Amino acid sequence: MKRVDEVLVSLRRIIRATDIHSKQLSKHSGLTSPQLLILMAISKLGDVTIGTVAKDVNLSQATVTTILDRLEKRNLVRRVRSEVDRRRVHAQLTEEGNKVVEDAPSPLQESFVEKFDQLPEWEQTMLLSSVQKLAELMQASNIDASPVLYVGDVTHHLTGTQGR
Amino acid sequence: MKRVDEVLVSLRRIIRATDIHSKQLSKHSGLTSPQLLILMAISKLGDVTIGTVAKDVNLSQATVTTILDRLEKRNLVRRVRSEVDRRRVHAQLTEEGNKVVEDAPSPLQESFVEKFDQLPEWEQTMLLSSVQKLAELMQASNIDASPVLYVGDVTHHLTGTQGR
DNA sequence: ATCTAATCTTTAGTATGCGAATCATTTTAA
DNA sequence: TTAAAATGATTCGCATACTAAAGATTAGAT
Repeated sequence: MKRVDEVLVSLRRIIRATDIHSKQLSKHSGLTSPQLLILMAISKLGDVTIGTVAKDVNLSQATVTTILDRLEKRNLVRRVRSEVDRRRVHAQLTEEGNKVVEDAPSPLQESFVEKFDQLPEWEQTMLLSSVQKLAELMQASNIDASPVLYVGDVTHHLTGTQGR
Repeated sequence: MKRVDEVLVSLRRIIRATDIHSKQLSKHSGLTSPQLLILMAISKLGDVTIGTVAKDVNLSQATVTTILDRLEKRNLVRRVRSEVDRRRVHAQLTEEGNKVVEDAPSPLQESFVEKFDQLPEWEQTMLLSSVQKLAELMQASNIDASPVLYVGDVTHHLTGTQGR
């Protein structure tokens, strides 16, 4: 098995692990990772617009909107339309939202954090720079792959349900 | 910002990048990454049951079922109920499915692969071992975190819509 | 002043992905 | 032999997540 394939296998494992953790978190605390992440971002940034939150948590605006819908329904977050620029919508934590954020655990594996913190410093540094490098490579790949149509005729075999 | 948090930020970037790539792939080839992954698994394993496929691609059976629904609708895959044990369902590639698999690009970023391959060997090795280490840490965290209820009272603040 | 382009958010549509519940079937045990 | 347990797949309900397009509003240019 090639090295690059092994990297991808590990990445898939990591992605799955975070997903499974999110489900566990939700069972215990009632909130999933992205929900918590967004709450924490709002708490950190104060009275922010939805777009800013999206950038901060690295999710698309549309995704943040739907997650905010759920958080608003639970009274953890309030939406306030800006007076200055009425296109903007600000998100604020409610009283309850504040409490939840204070009591909440890390949105990502707490025991992972512990384990990581126990590693020697050189290893932490190495892991961090590795994962940063990978993220960078992938992001760059996405960007310069987008205009290239590297598959020609696969679509021919399909029924065409894909078209919008 | 703590190192561990930066790791998690990078992981989120990676997760997003793979997702975006999957969408791009689907636009060009009509198939998303998981769909391609499952097709390739079936091609590799031959006449397999759904459960075996699920294990091989590291996804839940339920997920594989829904993806197979889509693949079957497009005539890339056939389902055949086993004669020996009628609980089992075998998945087979159709003629078209075979063609698609042959023509298909890597289900994961092709240009990422290129970029990765161009790195010096020591760096490839380092990246691989880093990501493996992280995957291991996360998986271990999931396992030994599951019985621990590390959040006590967050649920109190919620409306209780969560219960099934 | 008004038309146009840009900006911000939401909506619509599609695809993952999971656990839990359900259904059909097979195996095991009484 | 037949009732109970286990197994394999599907269905259901929910939550992400994306892009594209629509809606609303503002800013800029003529």
